[in-house]
Amino acid sequence: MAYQGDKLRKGSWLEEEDERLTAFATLLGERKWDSIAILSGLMRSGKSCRMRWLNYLQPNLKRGHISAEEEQIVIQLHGQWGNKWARIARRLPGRTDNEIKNYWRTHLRKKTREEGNSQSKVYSSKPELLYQNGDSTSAWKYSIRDYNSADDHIIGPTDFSLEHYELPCMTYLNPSYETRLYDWIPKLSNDQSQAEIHGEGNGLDWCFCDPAWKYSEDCDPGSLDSLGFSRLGYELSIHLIVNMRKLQTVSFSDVC
DNA sequence: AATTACTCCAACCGCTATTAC
DNA sequence: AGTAATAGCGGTTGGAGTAAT
Repeated sequence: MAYQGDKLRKGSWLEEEDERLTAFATLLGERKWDSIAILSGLMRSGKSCRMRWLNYLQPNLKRGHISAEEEQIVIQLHGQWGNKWARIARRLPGRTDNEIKNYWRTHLRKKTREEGNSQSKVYSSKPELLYQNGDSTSAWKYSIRDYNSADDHIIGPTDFSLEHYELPCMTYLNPSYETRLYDWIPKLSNDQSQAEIHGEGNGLDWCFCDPAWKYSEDCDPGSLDSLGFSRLGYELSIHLIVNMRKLQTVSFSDVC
């Protein structure tokens, strides 16, 4: 271990230390932090060097205030995944897990508690996304297939083309739905586009949804619900747009 | 003006997972 | 296959800055 006999420095980093660490990390690569610590002559542990680099020195860090959009994403993903800060941070390019964690503790934890269950419940899981505000009497067919992930186990069946899911009414189309949908739709397909979505892109910058309702000729428009309204015959299409081109369309259609 | 309370966040610590040998 | 080293993750702490008294 580096400088076993000497006392390792702790606490705040000096500008000179930052410069030296930056130079050596750039030169030697972002690995072997113990080696970097030794070779750089910094009286720091490799672990400390790594932490400083990842949280402060590495290029492309955004810094500055978390935007309202980023905040929404943090709330949403925390509702889904809990304290998985590194995982959440991967969805926010330029932000570190430490930053997200601190932001949550200082800004959002209290806020979400105050708001009670209303917000966090909405984001808490995928099925609830589908059911929220919902008219649970309507059944919708989800037209994209194959969703089976150990991490995201919430939507169970793997063959979506055969499953019917409860979808809510038109209030489903609220704007914040876009990023929540992004979170799981890309995993639904095994085609080439999936790899693209999962690649090192620019996060949410390159993916959004464009929901639209249309009347479906296939359904029997004469069917009435319990209130006497025709609720059949519509189809919801959501386009995933990546790098300014439409990549995939996901359709939810009413089951007739 | 001095003191206390509070907020924020960088940095540390302990643990687990992964990689190298 | 086993062990040590390294990387990664999440919880916690401590100090600086600010607001309240």
